[in-house]
Amino acid sequence: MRPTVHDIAAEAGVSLATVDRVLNKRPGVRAVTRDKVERAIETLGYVRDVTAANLAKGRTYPLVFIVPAGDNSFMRGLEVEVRAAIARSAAERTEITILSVPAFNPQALAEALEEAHRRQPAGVAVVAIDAPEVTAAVKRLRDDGIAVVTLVSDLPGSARDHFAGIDNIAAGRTAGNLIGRFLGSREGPVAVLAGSMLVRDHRDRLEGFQAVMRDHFGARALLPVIEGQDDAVLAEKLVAALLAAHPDLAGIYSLGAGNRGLVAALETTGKAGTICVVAHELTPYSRAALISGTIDVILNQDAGHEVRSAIRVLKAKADGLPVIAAQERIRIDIFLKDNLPNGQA
Amino acid sequence: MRPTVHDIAAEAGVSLATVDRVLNKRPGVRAVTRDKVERAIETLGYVRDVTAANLAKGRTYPLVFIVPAGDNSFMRGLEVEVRAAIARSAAERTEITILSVPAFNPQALAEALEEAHRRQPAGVAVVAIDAPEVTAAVKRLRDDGIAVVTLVSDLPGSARDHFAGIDNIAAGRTAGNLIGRFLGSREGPVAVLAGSMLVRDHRDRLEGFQAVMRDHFGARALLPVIEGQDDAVLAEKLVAALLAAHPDLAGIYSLGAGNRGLVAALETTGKAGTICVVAHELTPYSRAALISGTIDVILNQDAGHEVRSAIRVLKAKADGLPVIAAQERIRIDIFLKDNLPNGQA
DNA sequence: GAATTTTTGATGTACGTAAATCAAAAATGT
DNA sequence: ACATTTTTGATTTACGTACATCAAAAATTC
Repeated sequence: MRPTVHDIAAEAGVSLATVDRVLNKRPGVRAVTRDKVERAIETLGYVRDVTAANLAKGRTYPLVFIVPAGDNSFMRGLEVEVRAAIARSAAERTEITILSVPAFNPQALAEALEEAHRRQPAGVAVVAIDAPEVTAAVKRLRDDGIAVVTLVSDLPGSARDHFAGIDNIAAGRTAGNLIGRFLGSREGPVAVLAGSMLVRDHRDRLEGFQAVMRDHFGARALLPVIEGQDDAVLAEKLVAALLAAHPDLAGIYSLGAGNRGLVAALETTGKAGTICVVAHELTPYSRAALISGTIDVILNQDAGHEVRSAIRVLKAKADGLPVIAAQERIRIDIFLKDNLPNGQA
Repeated sequence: MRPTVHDIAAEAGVSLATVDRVLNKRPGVRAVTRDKVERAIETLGYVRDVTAANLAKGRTYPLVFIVPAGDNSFMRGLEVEVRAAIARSAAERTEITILSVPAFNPQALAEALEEAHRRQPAGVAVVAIDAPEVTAAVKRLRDDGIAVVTLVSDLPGSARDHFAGIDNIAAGRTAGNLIGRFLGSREGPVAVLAGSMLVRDHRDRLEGFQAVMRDHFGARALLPVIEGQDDAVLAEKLVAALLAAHPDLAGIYSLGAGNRGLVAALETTGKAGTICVVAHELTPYSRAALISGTIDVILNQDAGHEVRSAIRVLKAKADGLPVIAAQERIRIDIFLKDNLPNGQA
């Protein structure tokens, strides 16, 4: 049977109240006595029963999640995961509010951060946009003792406590390596379809991709980046124009969320399957395109992992506890047709 | 504030005792009354506080993990993860025992299962070997009401409740797809280095690999499978012989755990970097080889995920609760040099 | 409608910890 | 040695649920 506070009190020869004072760092204990208790804790191997402690404390963690609106499948999936976390909030002692903001709009995001601030939560998770007004709003939150975690897209150089997302430079490098090797000696240039250079994750992916292409596949031409604003209609138009202008196009790296338009353009022009396509985020659309062969590889970040990690980190930061970085790392999933999980998503 | 049993009692107009009878399916409640209570639960959105319930029950879950001994890095990593779970056992109400057995020895494994049986745990997790005496031992456990989960390597056709591991056929297919595409039009045969055909995971990987090579890369010759018994010395000897016999070898799929020997053979013969190598399991050795370019791709299963999943499933089965299959799926990680996590492992 | 059975209520204890109060004891200063 | 401050003990209540007991009320049987 694992030891309880009572056992420690007995072992140390002190009262329950003193053990409590030591455990909860309350004042009024002499150093000698504190030592006795700590030795008892050590020898008995006592570990506080966190669940009982939480029950007794009745502590809860009010959190705010700020997520971009719009029909971006990945972001909708992210929101589903936040709602799943809300469903678990009883067990996790969280009280989660979701704020929805227009995509790629720094001002609206800064205002949402202010709104979050007014609610005085223990922590805020935000899909960031790399802009000064956002950085400033984050700083105000932190100055007020509110923990801030960036989600999916980071805000480096800001006061945020943590970033819950993938290493996007590594993701871009991986995409470059795969496209380069899949194409092998095949001729033809490679294009990049992005969402917006306003968000850090897209910029980072591009940087990693370009670095690998330059360093390891220098012979292959890289076309100028296309920005599709993560909008299906716009992306389709741009990709169609691209295919017309470059009949010898060998590969496309889609680093944003415009996959529906990309796939539509490839399929209507009859180019599907002839061009090596690496895209991001596993959604019902991209999954179908991977199976049909229109997309060759999907790089994915697990939104559920990100949300759960963000919550763990926010709780820890709110309590002033350290975060085990290695445990909170979000991995880059690589899906080929052959290792696609047959479940949902 | 979330509702408690008291709130339900008030809402339903019954006593606390009656609510308790309904919640815990105790007898002595009229159908009408039960309905009243259930409606109150529904309208108030009550969810039982599992932590408080566990505290009150004082329930614990004695579990046994059976893991192969030897210097197999992956298995040692797995054991580390089990020990990490033991460190968490206070919070998770588990009492975990580890049994170590000689690798690839069905008889020893069957005996270990008997030993586990004698301890009368709530559940057993076992790295299985596909042999009749093992299947029989698993059946005896299940007949005695003890939950059984296979870990890493499955035992299909047995009475085990669940398999906590990756889809090894998919892993083999993925390896085949990657090798096939990476080699492109390059000439030369491909070899397979396995550990032992006694374990199901190796057989499945081979099956998936061969299927893809046959169906999509039919022109490429596949050499007969080499069995290295997951032993570094033996594997090195066999691979060195292979390289001597086939100077035009283009690729190697290492589906077992003999990577140390494989890498040593490639590096001493000066072939490192010239042959496309896909291997399994991220270990300090395979990681170094991936970085140096001796290995091109590592397929990995996260031992930590597998252990945690096995524990969740065993607890659920012990309580007769259903398991959400989608949530317990273990993914196949694909690591290139570019998306290698820079942490441990 | 009385006797019996079934259902419900009231109450208390327990799980392991947190937190508070008040009294008692020990240490400290002068 | 005294007053004063600090430290410690003893005790209680609470968190939300589980579980047991006994009495009271209601439903059922004949």
